[in-house]
Amino acid sequence: MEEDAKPLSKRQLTAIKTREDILEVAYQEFSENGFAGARVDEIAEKTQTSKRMVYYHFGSKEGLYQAVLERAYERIRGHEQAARFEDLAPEQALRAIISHNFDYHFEQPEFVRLVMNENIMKGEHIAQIPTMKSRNQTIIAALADILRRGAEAGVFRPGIDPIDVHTTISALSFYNVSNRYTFRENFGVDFASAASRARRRVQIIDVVMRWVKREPD
Amino acid sequence: MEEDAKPLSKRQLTAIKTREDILEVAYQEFSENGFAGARVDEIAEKTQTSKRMVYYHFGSKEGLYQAVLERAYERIRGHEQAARFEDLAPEQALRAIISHNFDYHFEQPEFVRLVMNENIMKGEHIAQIPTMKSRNQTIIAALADILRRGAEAGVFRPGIDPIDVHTTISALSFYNVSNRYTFRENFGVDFASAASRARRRVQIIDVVMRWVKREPD
Amino acid sequence: MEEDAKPLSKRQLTAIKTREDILEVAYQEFSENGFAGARVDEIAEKTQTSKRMVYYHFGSKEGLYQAVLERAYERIRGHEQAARFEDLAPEQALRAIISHNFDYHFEQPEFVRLVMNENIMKGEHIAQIPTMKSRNQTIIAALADILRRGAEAGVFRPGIDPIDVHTTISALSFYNVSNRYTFRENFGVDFASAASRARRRVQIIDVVMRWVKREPD
Amino acid sequence: MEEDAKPLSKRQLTAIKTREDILEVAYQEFSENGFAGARVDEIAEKTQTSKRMVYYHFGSKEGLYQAVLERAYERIRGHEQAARFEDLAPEQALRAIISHNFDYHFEQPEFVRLVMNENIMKGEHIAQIPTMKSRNQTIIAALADILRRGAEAGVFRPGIDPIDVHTTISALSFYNVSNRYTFRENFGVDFASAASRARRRVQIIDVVMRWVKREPD
DNA sequence: GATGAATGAGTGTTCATTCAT
DNA sequence: TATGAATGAACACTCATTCAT
Repeated sequence: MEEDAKPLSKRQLTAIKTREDILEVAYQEFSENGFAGARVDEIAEKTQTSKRMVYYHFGSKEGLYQAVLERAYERIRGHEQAARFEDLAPEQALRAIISHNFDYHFEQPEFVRLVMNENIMKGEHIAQIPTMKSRNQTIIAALADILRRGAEAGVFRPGIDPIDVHTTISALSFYNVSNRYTFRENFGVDFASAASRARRRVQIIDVVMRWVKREPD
Repeated sequence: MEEDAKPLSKRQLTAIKTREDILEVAYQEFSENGFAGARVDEIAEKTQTSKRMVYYHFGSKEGLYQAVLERAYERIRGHEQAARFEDLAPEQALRAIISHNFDYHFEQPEFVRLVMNENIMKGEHIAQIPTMKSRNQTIIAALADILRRGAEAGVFRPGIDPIDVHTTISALSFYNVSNRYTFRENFGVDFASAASRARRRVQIIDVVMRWVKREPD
Repeated sequence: MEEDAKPLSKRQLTAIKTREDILEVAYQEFSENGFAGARVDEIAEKTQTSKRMVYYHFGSKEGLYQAVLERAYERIRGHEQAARFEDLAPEQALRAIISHNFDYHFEQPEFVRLVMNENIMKGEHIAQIPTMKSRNQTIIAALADILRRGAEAGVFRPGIDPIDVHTTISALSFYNVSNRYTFRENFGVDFASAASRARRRVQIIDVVMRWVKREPD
Repeated sequence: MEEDAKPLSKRQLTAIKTREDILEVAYQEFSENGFAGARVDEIAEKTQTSKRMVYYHFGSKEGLYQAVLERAYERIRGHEQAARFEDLAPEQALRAIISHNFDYHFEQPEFVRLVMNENIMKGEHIAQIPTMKSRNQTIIAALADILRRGAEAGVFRPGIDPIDVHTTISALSFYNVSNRYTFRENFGVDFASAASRARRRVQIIDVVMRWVKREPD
């Protein structure tokens, strides 16, 4: 709702394009190699612009990484808000959320890798992104609403913490992507295959639903 | 049971100590900073010996990393075999396994970080450790036995895949350690606290048990 | 004859100077110590610039060596083309070529040493310089012309291969520089002395001329 | 003719064998890579014995190199003395010497490479081998005798310096081996081929013979 | 005479970052 | 805004050599 916004000049537009270009490349590189493994030279080279611009726009490797991280979380938030779980019946809504969460992780392995890397770095960068804390309330609020409605309708057990549910869903979805390589080596199972994906999505929904559903009397 | 093994000479013993010293330090460093982030100089400095010895004993940074990785998996295997789940009743046994798995991850965050890092590197090193594939059959076999006994006793649903159970347990336990930092930042919950640990252990057991248990008629 | 070439900026000019500076020093060092014996540190130190610049401009020790080698051959080619043997009578021309070849080797011991070193390395770098093969046709063509004219004039034997002549001239000239040290030690003769130089130049001309000249009937 | 030489003990014999083993390997390695390029580790590894023995027997890399160099020259001397040129007529004798010299270089490229390397090092090691100076008088004396006899018989020009003849022969033979790689790259001619060898041997004999022979009146 | 472990100085190379234009 | 050249500290790794047994 910003009124009176002047139209952007050509220079400003190309500047924005440059920023986006760098961000996109950096996203790939950081996700592929981690923060320590990524190379500023490599990023700049894969860009349409030069190394100097990386520093002009983002100040440092760390600044760039932080911008990439912020962008990654912005995306997942937007994605979640696009779906409208509130309109569904509690059971359906929960299944939809799980399904959506699972698929998002599956389709965004770069995001998963970025989060892994940030945890290896003990979250030192995510802590500096101010918008982070508030934005995740949306999904928790949505889950709380669904759980409440489900409990009231007698289909879910009462007293279940929405954060716990989110943790469980995320853990199961995240692991399916994050630990692909070691799991394949250790157990000969390839999480990335289409068959495994379909099967595991159903299974994870089952795990969560059995956990929250009210026992028949 | 190796008979006639000649006693090791003093020199051999100190050599082994040197190796162990390096391995221990490297374990910490790689787990703390990842492969790319760890510094051979730093590792050597924290050691009783010199950088030259790192290369004498392990050939390269990569060789050292691989030895560390192998050692880490050796440990977890040994740990798992020490517990004797087969002697328990199916339900008890499964609860014990989940509990054990959860605690192991909780108490060995270095191991978790190492595995994360190896996945960021797409498992390129774990693939080169030959003993890896076979060693993980133990836990799967134990789970299979428990599930079979449980199904026969009418307490578990039949037809549950032990690898799926292991995946679910591991995912829930792993995430609790691996994603601590981003989760705390995003949701204000500290997985590392004693209270959270106790609560989540019970919860994870609950999630898994509800999933495998036979529904009452 | 390059028209419209934009004048080089100051920065480009200093960059070229930096490159030249490094090349010159590297030429000395590689010729003095061979490829394996030369030290990048040493080269950088004798330069006006830093070791980092060596890698910026030449990529690697090998890249620098190759650039030096190429430069060395460029020089000898230019030198040969400067002299205009075609305008002389066959005998005079051949004498001039021999004399020139002998003197060039004598005055460019660094070049001789570089070629020796490249042969010790089995020519692995010269093989990668694309311009090499074509550029040496000049001298062979010149010799061919002289031999043909000489044969027609009845002063040279017909059917002499210009490459063989070049080989003979080069062998005699090269050895005079390349084997100085061992020869002095073995036979007490110093090829490098002015007296020896003058005497040997005449002698080599004599050797070659007697070989190609037509026998009197 | 050393009388009263006590028979060698077993230990002495194995010591000699160890020495020989090391020398042989070192000969190959130094000739292949030059002094700076050769690695003591590599030499020791290709040996039946250990690195420690290299230092026990030869004191240092330099000491080993020197021993190798000395051994190489011993061989060529022995080879030359085996042939008995004195019994032949002057022309025949000279042809035989050239032929022999050419073939020796052709068949001992390792020796040629070693000499090249020693010249790159400016003869600093050959200067320290005391037996070097005297041993080469043999070939000069032989040549002097042949030239004298040839001059007396009227087949050779008088006043030719045997050292000059030796220089010419050696230069032509040496170059054929030493500059193989650069020559092939520059002119597309392979000195190492059997055809080239046969042709060039005849040619070199021709070059030298035409130079020393008396002109017909 | 022989062996494997150990050493310190050095050796080629790369890193993120900044400067001059 | 944009660019190529420049920088110094760090980086993984190797060298010839020696020590303890």
